Amino acid sequence: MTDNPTPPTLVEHITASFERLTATEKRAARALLDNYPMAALGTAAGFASEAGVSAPTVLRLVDKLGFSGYADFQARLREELEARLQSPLQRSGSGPRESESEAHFLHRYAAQACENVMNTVRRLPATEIEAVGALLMDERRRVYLLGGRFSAALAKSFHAHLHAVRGNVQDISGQSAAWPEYLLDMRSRDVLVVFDFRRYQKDVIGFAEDASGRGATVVLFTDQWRSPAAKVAGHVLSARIDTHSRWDSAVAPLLLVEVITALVTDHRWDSIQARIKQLEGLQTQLQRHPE
Amino acid sequence: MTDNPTPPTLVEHITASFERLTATEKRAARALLDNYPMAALGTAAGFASEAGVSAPTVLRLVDKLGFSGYADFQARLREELEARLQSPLQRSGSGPRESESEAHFLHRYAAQACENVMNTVRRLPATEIEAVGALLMDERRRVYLLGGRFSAALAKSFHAHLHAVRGNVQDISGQSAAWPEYLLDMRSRDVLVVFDFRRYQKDVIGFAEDASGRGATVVLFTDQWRSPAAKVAGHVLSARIDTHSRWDSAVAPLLLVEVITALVTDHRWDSIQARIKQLEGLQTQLQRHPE
DNA sequence: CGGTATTCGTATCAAATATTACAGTGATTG
DNA sequence: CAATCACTGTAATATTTGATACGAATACCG
Repeated sequence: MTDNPTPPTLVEHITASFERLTATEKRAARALLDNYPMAALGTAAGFASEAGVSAPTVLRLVDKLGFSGYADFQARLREELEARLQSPLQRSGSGPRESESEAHFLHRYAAQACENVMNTVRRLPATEIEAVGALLMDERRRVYLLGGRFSAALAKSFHAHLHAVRGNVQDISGQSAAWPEYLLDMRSRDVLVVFDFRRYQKDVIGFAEDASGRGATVVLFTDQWRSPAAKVAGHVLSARIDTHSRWDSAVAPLLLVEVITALVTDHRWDSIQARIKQLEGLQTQLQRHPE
Repeated sequence: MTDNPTPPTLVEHITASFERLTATEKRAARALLDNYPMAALGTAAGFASEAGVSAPTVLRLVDKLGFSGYADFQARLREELEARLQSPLQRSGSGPRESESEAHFLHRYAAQACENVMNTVRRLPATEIEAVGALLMDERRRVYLLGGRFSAALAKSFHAHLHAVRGNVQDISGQSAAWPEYLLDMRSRDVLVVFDFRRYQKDVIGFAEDASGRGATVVLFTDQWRSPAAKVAGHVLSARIDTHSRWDSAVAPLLLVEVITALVTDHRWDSIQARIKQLEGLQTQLQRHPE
């Protein structure tokens, strides 16, 4: 064993050695990381079956990690667990030496995303979220969803969930040829949810303007710099999209979508429950896997 | 075993039964309470010697507590430990005396999402992300994206970005009728990216298995409980999806998608730049609004 | 003071578990 | 296309561990 001055945690050690592992060993390692450290506190065979591998694979894994046996491995596991339980909850898992610039891209990205989320919700009036939620709960209003080239995925996610809890929801992203028809059908009670982020798409903005002109209520998801469509929007939900990458992040926008979905779902859950049960019944092929 | 409406914790159970114990049994019980639950996570003999009693005493203790054996006792112990490990990562960071229950749903949801993100990236070997990135950079490999009912939005987002930086990317979500054809075309260099989350979809899993059988490399995005498709996946990226809502959160999974997108994009940026410029040129009619 | 009952540890046994050997399988390379 | 190599599960083995019977020790009661 190497005697580092600051011994790495087991999680770090595993992730560091990860590439040296074989495919099946990785599966076992991942199972452990996924529910650490519980997965390995029982017997090796139990751990193995839970990970979907054989016991010897688990044994080979702990051997590769440098332990002299499964017992040794578990001892180390419990040792760390004890330390973690005693100090209430500080840096659970990762060390303090994690210098900002040294951290892997993955971690920097994640930190940035969390900042985006926090900055987004902090600046967002709760009443705005609730107002949009209330709007979408109203089944008398037809709901149209529209996203741009990249934000169409957000519209799609929103549509999948909204459609599960209420009717009269349509995702019209992309089908710009059919837009005029939708426009014709639009009544003043209806709601158009628009996703428009940096590099704001002219056609999307134009459609929002037209819909607004016909009396529809426009709900706009955009970034902190605000799409021009904000001018005709009844509600604007702006989210942070900063990244260390060349693309913008949709994490914070997605969070807003999910929150509103949750609000709409949880409110009047009783009347929705039946619909979902029924819907799940129709999807018997989506069953959970037996064991 | 016991089906109490409000199951008492083990600690409560022990203190309640404390008086019924004999002197040395009490010594063992105290040892456990003193550093709970670590003391009993090892072998019964280890626990005994640590408590200064003999192994049979420990066995008699767990018997008196109503367990059917030491294994049963440990199972319960781990069960509680798991619950305890999952919760205590809350009030980390933000609001002063912002009471947990008082905070608006929006903020609670955001905090949970950030936890999900952090817990996801912490447990994810950086090499795994990079391996997937490397796979997708290889333009000789055709890439197929497949998501389920709700996760199709992730596939769509991934597709939009991947397709912007390379060719031979197809999103085949939903079009299950056409799957056999795609299967026929699949070569052993090809990559199938599967999104499969809780309520794992049988048809998606089946397709992943078939693709794997035909030699394709399967990359699986799933949750911490892992889709059965993990068995045939060459790479598994599991993300946390916990929420305070009735739906699962796709925030952490989206983050992983974005990180990989960033890696693929940033790597070999030069060769990609031309493609993007060209692509943007073709979309001049969709472009930025004057203002 | 003697007898009895409870308690506790030692020794033993049986069951569960880790470990190792081995062979089948698939992938890789020449 | 053959041959080799690496990988992984099955099965056999060795070891550990939980469980139990028994006897020594102590406290308690008559």
